[in-house]
Amino acid sequence: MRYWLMKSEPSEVSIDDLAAMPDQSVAWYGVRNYQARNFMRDQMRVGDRVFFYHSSCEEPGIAGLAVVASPAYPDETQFEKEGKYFDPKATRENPRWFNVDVKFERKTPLIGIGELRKHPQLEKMRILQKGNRLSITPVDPSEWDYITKKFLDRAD
DNA sequence: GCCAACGTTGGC
DNA sequence: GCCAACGTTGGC
Repeated sequence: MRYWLMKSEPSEVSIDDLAAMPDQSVAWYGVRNYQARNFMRDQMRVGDRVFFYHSSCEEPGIAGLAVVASPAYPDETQFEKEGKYFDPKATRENPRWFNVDVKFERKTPLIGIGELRKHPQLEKMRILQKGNRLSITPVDPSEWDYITKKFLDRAD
């Protein structure tokens, strides 16, 4: 099992939005970066654990826990001609973009990026590196353990 | 709103 | 295949 951090803009889909979804689950549509796509398509497995991260907002940080709930399948939004995620080069026969489903587990107290930065144990996290823009990043098991124990007051 | 970092595009 | 130009991301 692997651990991941997935960024979402709360104005698009917040942790509360996820919790309110039917089945508390949502397709992680709209990823248009090859590295992030490859993580979903090639490495994610059902049951992998996810930090749900709020980005581009007033309080960026980890807002909840989630779980990978499906294998990767073609991202429907690449075929929606009027949508902002439309990709004219993608076809049903040869889709370019993939997504998994992500399912809500629990909210967490918001763990802000500033708080994460205070901990030398976490300094290697991709999310904290200068210039990092990747919306999906692997999380080291030791980092997952540290964060869940330190901030969530129990092993998760 | 600023701007550094980074990915993509396209002319050559 | 190089690389300048451009667009986007995302914290501040």
